[in-house]
Amino acid sequence: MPQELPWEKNMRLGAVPGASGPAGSSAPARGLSGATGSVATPLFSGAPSSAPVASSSAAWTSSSAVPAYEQVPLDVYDAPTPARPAKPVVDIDGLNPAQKEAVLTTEGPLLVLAGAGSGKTRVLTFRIAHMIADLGVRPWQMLAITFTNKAAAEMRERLQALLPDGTRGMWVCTFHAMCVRMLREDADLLGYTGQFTIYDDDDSRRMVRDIMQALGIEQKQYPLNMIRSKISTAKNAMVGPDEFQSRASSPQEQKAAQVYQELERRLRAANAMDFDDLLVRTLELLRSRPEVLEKYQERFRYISVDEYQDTNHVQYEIANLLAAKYQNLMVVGDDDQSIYSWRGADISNILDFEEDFPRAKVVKLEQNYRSTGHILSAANAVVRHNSQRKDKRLFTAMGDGEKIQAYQASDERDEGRWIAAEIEKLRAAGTSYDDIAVFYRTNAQSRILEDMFLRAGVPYKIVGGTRFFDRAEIRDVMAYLKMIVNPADEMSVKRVINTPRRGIGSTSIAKIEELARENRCSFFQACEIATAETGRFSAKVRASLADFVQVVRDGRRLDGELKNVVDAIVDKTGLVQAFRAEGTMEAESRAENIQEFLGVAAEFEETHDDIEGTLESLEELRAAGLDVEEPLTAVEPGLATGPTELSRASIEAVEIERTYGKLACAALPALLEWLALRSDLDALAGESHAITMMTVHSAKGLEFPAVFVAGLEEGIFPHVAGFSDDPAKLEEERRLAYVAITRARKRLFLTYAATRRTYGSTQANPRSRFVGEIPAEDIEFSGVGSAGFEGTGWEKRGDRRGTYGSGVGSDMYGGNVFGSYTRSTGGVSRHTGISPEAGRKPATFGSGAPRAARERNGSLVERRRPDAAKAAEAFAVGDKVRHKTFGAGEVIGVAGDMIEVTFEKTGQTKKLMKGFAPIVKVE
DNA sequence: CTCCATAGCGTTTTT
DNA sequence: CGCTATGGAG
Repeated sequence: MPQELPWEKNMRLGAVPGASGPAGSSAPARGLSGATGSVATPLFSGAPSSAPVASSSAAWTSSSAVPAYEQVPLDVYDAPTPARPAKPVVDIDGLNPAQKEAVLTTEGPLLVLAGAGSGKTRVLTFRIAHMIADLGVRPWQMLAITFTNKAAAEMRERLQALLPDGTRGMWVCTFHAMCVRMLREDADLLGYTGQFTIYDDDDSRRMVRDIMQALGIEQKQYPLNMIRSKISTAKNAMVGPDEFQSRASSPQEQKAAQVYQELERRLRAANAMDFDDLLVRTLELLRSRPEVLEKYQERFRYISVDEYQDTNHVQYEIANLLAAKYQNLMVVGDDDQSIYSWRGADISNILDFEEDFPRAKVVKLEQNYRSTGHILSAANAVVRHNSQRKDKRLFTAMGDGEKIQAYQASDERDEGRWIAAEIEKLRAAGTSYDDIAVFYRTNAQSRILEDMFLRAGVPYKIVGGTRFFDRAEIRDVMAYLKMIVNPADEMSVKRVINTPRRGIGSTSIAKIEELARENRCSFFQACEIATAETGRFSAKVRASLADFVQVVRDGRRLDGELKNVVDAIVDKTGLVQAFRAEGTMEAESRAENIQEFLGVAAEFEETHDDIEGTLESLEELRAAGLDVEEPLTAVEPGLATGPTELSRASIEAVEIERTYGKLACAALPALLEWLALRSDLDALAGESHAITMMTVHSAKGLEFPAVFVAGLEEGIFPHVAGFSDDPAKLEEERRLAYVAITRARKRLFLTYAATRRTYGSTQANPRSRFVGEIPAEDIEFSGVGSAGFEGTGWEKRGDRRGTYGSGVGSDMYGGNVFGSYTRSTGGVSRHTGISPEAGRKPATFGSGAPRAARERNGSLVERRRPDAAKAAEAFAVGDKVRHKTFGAGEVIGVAGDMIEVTFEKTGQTKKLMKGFAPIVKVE
């Protein structure tokens, strides 16, 4: 059963002799910065930073041989230098032996296998802080890669707290942010310009759709997503369009290859990269340009990668390349938390690590500091059902704590109500809303929960899901901005050429495309040419196009405060005017959203020095007055080596600047980049006095004192798409469950519903197998199925719910017994399969099934209706209201018991029920 | 070219 | 069920 476990095997490898990197490698050997209160004088200038030093770890414990100048505190800012304590700045006494070992292993390859809640972020930050504060490594030699922007921000924050003397020059970012930064600098070597546009998923989808249309490929026969995923797979395997074409075996692959070819061509022509490209091109850059690779290898002597189990092959290659020279690569991961294989993440990266770095030291962190006993035991038990994993057991020194509460709801609304009630109980017992989270498998589930919380008056915030920046009007504004920054960006131009309506329809667009082909120019330039083409275009169209083109000409010239620039551009586009003219509520709210976007721009300008802004080049650091020493190996600045190919994109870029002038507002591209790489996860604010709702995926890396996991039903979690075909996917679902469980510190609640409405029809899903995998001593059951097990249960439930069976056998069924009625037959279809797989087909009821007259938890609703009296008052359009969660808002529509309200803070529109929503009229 | 209706679709997770 | 893409009428 236990297979070869590299995890174990590597423990022996720690002491393999060998210094770090090639001979003559020069890890900077600055000793303890023990000097106190000395005045910093920049003595580094020009001096080689370090004499070559054998980099066995012993070298780091001795500071005696360190030249005096090395001990000067490094004060990158002009503020008075605080006195440094003589002992290590970073206090590692509070760490356990394994953590200490990881922190103190600063040289050479290091693999940290960090179980959930084992303090890995602490180890990561302490290790970096230790190196900088105690060992004299310069911040700009440090590269720390994380999986999300949020994790990067958090890490940066923690480091700043640990290192008051400054962390400037350190790159703490996601893979994607790092790649963008590198590509911006040297894009010309790849045939792009530094101003390249980033196509998000939607842009790229639309482009593929356009291409398929142009090539006459039927979406019915070749689904868009299938084509896209084939292309993505090829890209990530570094297989170019031509190679892919020659390898294509199936007709699907043939078509995909055609699309791939054209996609590549268009992306290049548009000077645009999609998310895959960001990684793939960076790897291409590093591979094809030794001087670029060397530049970064020399700079980033110490690299760490968090969430290593979630890196895909290209990311893995990039990390390995960057670390190849000095071999100071630390990777942190946990195979049990690998939940992104669908995105190309490859657990085998962890396995391969030792092959690439045979000297790798391996440290295991197995003590969990997060969860209490029952929770940890449950997590261990569940994940042990996976066969493809390295065996390990997390332990905790905390007590058993509370048992896990499992609740079977009658339906998804009951589930939401129950969770809301439990939240209020926790709250009454002193738990803050901020300490409570509700997780679900799919975003679609959030809706009902939201609805129920709204009624119960539980304040919540949702992380992820549909985002402000995904709104059509916001994307329109962004497309205008993108177009101004990069007029070659075909998708953006096409998106807004007729938004607002300018009378330029598909016929005109086809004609412009034709013009572009004839003149071998970009679509945008063809628009310009068209304004003079009296023969082909009507006067009206020509005038419209002239206006349109003028947006770019004027837009590029604008400078000043970013908000004002964006405002002026928006004004030129006529978007807001068009909405206002429409006069409908919806249009009004869209106009307001645009207004809010201006606020985002303003905020960005004030605070944008968070992530991307901190990725400075050595030149920039030097220019800022930092004493960045010259690299030992001469790397010509500006990449003198190698010919610079003049690609079509660069030619076009030169052309654009000549025609439309230089882009005046430098903050504009910065804003766009920030928007392209940000996710709503990043917006997860601190205290807001609200519970947090998110998908399990989003929850990775977070922890909460109290956690609810909703929808633990077969088909939902594990999701249907996850286990029908192959067991590996089921295992990933199980890891996902493991992640969910291990987010909880003290309280864990699992819920599942006997029936659930999905897409109009009701289905009865058996309880998730994952619940059954939790040892009985760790969990307590309640709810519909808990009273009479073994048969009587569902009869009662059937009764209570009217005619229809719940689809749940007994609570002890463990997935083995499953009975249900279906409406169409009216009969019973009873499955008594022995294997968990048998009889797992959910029964689908007709959507017309009569609803139970009385809802089970009706009393709850009654109790939680303090606002009922006020709510009875009539609402009218235009009323100002205040909502317990959403704050101030305005009624924009009334229909029966429902009112529609837009909220100022979020800009979102919600449909609320008069009698239930915790909402009052303000005036 | 724009608007409207209807059919048809997809609904896992995210940088 | 809710959204969007598509097709036909004005």
